[in-house]
Amino acid sequence: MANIREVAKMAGVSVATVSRVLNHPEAVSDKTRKKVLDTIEEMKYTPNGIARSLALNKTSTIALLIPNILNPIYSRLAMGIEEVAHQKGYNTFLCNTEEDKEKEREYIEILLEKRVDGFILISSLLDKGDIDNFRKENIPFVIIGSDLKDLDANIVYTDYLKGAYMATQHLIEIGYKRIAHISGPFKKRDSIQKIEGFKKAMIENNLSIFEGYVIEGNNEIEGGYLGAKRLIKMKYLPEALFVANDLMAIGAMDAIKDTGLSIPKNIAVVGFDDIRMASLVEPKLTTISQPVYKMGLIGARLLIENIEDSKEDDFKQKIFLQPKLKVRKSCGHSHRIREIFN
Amino acid sequence: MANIREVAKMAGVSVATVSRVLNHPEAVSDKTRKKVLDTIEEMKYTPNGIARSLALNKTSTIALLIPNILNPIYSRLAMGIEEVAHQKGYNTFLCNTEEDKEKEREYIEILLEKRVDGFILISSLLDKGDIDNFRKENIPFVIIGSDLKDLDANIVYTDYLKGAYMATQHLIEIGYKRIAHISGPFKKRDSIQKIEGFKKAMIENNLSIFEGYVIEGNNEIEGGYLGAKRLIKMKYLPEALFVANDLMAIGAMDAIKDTGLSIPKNIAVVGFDDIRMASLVEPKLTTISQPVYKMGLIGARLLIENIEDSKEDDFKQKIFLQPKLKVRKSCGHSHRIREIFN
DNA sequence: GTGAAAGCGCTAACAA
DNA sequence: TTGTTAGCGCTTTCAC
Repeated sequence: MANIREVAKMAGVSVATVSRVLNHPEAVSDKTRKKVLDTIEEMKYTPNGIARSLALNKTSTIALLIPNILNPIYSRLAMGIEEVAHQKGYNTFLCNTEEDKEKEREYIEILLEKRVDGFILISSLLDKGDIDNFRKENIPFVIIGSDLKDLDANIVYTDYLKGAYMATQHLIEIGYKRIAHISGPFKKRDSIQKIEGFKKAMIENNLSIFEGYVIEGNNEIEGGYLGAKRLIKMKYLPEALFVANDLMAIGAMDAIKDTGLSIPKNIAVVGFDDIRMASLVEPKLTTISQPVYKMGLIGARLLIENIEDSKEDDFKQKIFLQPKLKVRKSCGHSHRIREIFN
Repeated sequence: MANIREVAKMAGVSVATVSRVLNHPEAVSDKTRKKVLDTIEEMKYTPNGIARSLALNKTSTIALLIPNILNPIYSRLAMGIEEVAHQKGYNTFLCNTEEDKEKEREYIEILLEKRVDGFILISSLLDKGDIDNFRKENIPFVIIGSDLKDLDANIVYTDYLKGAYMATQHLIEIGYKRIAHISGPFKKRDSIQKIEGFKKAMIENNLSIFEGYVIEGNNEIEGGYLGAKRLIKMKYLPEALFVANDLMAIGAMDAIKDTGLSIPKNIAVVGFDDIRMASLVEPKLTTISQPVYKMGLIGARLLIENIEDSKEDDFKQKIFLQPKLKVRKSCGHSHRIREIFN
């Protein structure tokens, strides 16, 4: 593979000139430029980006740390981020952290060595200590989907507490009282916030949460399935389920149907995320929608801005997006309303 | 950020020794090693991987070119690949090509500049010409999911033709005659092969394919929806649909239900891929299953083998995996069988 | 407008 | 076992 020296020699110019043709073409005479461009073409010269990165101290690479690329919400986020990055001239490292704090730390170590220009942490498990740790490296980063209070960093997130509150409140308004919650892993901050939102709504309405009615799941379909199975076996069958994400909600629905129960007649279900599948299962899933794709775009733009004008750094942004309730069939809304008014 | 020279100075050794401690620790005396390790720790030294890559001519980075990360089949593939890569010490660039040949070419250009150690092309649109083009660069690569005949390359793929044939044959055996096909984009090789498999089964059974019964979709849910809507409006309503992937099949099911028709009673549906959702929609989707995750693992291992012992290169492997039929409810199998035997 | 040369931070060959 | 030093391939400053 030819290098810049060989190109220079062949074109009868200096390496500096070849470099200029590539990076500041306006600083080269038309004639020379043409000659160089021709030899580049002829020799099929591909500039070595690694050498370039070393000289410039810039890799044009960002990294994306994501808990589980299989969850549509995360893959959508990844899509938005990669799209912006590509468009702005960056490549994106995909790092699947599997909801594992240790793996997340390990990845960051590696990425620091690879000198990525910045990274995006999605629904990260890291704590303030970790983050202060690599903040010293002075590398730009953006946090998406985990609300780290009192952290001076760029953060894009949804109000999970409020979303959970809205979901629960909606179930209560329809008339359900015995409501259970299938949560994501308790170690995750968004799980905690959803639990809080759930409890807040219950308490405000003077409803009690039954023993064992907050169940930990793994954020995947199977977790929802298992959680629902456990709830169904309990002494008191819940009337309604608020599930922390749609994937688990769909799993829970599967479990309910498997048991021969019907949704929402026997058990109503509300999810969170509004993934595409939510409106394709039967009954269609009522859920809390958050603007995931947009969060990806915003996060990526924020990161790249931070990378490119690190002069006026230190103005961190917290972008806070509001969730929305999407009423569909699985919560039995129309069913109950009818019951009430007839 | 400290560099190796500063560490060496601080530790009172040469840069070579520091480098050795990092790369060949056994070649350094215990005492020196400890001293160096300590100063590294103390100075919070993070070796510069870019400089390392330049010196070694190896980046420990691979790239993954994928048509659409939103399709669960591709994200599962991505997961398998990233997992193997990470485990073997490689990072993975995510490149979403959006089923766009030009974008694919552009990405490859960039990746060549970034000197990735190899790449994996998933369901690529590139033709032999393109591939011969970068084959000259002598960079290892693996093709997954597109059967490029007569191409001397590492390829992992499923027998799409056979899968499609099996799906169609199954519908025919149950008793359907007026069968339509919703295809992926015609520009894709797997689409072509599925169409061929579909036609083969029809012809072998002396069944004719009605005018307009092979419809082009976009491989996404919406494509299936639109395709089914078009078919439903036709003069003759198809009795059964073979849909080129599960995402579109689910979209098609949605369209059928929207129209007030029932599955499989009015129209039976068979998909392809066996994504997790296939068994969660109502009725559960009969489909052709392919070992996607496994393909990812195999592909990644193959690539990394190729990168690491480029000595004994030139023995390209073609790994050919067999699809399986998964009979569920959407094709009306049991329904028809009952009909026949009662 | 162009060229010479220093430097980016590392590895490994060679010498001691 | 350790140090010296020549690259790796590029960009950019400085001089002309």
